[in-house]
Amino acid sequence: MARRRRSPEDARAEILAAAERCFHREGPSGVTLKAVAAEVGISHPGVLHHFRSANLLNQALHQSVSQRIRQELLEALAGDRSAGMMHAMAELADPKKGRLLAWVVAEGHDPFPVESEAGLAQVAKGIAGAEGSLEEVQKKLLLVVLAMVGESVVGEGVRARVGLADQGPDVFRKWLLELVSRPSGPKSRPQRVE
Amino acid sequence: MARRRRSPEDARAEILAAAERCFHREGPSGVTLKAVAAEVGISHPGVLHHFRSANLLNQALHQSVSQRIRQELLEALAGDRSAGMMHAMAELADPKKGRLLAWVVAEGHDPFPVESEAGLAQVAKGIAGAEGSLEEVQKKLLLVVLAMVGESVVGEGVRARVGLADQGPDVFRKWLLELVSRPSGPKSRPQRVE
DNA sequence: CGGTTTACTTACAAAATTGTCACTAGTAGT
DNA sequence: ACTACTAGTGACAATTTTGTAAGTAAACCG
Repeated sequence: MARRRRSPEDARAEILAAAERCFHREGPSGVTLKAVAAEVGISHPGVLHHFRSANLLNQALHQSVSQRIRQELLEALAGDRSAGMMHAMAELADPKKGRLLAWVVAEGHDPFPVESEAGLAQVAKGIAGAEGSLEEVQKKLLLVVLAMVGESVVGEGVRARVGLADQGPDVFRKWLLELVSRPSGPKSRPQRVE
Repeated sequence: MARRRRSPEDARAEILAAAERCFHREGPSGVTLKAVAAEVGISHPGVLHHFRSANLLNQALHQSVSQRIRQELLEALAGDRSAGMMHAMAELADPKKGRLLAWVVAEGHDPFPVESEAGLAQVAKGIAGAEGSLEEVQKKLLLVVLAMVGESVVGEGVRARVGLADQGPDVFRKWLLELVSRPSGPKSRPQRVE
């Protein structure tokens, strides 16, 4: 009664979006066929019609989420590296994203699979063209990305526990940015660590 | 028939360990009363006898896992800061730990809750006593921890995607260690970023 | 308009998960 | 050895989740 008929693509997109809302509201166990269907406004076999099983829906969702996060990462990194970077980092360190990422990983899926875009490597090459050696830039890029992923997942807690609860996340990010944007340096003084 | 009787403490510990094994084998959805009970070698009401509900078992497990990870983090950080640090970082960046951490976070629990030990702050103070300013040390500590958490969660993928697939994780870690163990520096040259 | 396609529905069924209850059997203490 | 206590069992019940089958209706096309 009074049903709306979507194109398969629209339907899939709407369902995935609904599933994500379910996750944000109720956590992993809140993403059930019934709940997702209700969120879309259809019946649960309707969902099964577009994703053949609950499992495949999950996989599709994880893929979709991973892909979007990777894309946002790239867009953020592509922007101006001094002014826009702070904003980019802030976006990357978003706890909401962190929880989604955590879910994907917990579920055993890889958010950065081998088939994914070569964008990150491109960004590194782009930066390396202007400044320091490629490897140095790659490491710095890796560091920033890992730090922001870490922040998105356990950021607030660790910052507070380390004794930096009073200052917001921006202070740390600015410091990090300054740290990695200093000319390399280590190459001049080999200094063994191990 | 032929049942073993454990002390409540032992039983709880065994059950938690079994639940963790279930998680590593089958992921989040593999941690059910039935599966965990089978792993321990008891019946599922036996599990319910020690943890009043499936939900409380989960909470206890998340707490236990979080606490253990925090403790390992502290022990690793407490060790010698030049020789032991590499090993410490390697242990922290363990993907197995990352997946557990991811699970805790995905489930909506905080691995670094306010009630947790003040150990990290202590470590920072300890290091600061020997070297640079406290805030500088706190930031460096935060950076290393976040980076290692990031590595444990998405490390391999991102490293490969950034173009550093050929070199193992140790190279990056050594580089990072060298980076943060350099005398502060930024304080001398203010250099604004924003 | 009439017909084909297929998004979507209702009704039903199988299976898994959680939880309860009465009972059994280790083990410690006297 | 007897008793008290409680870890652990088996049998059941309630609910949830996933999945299927047959039918309904929305849209595109002649």
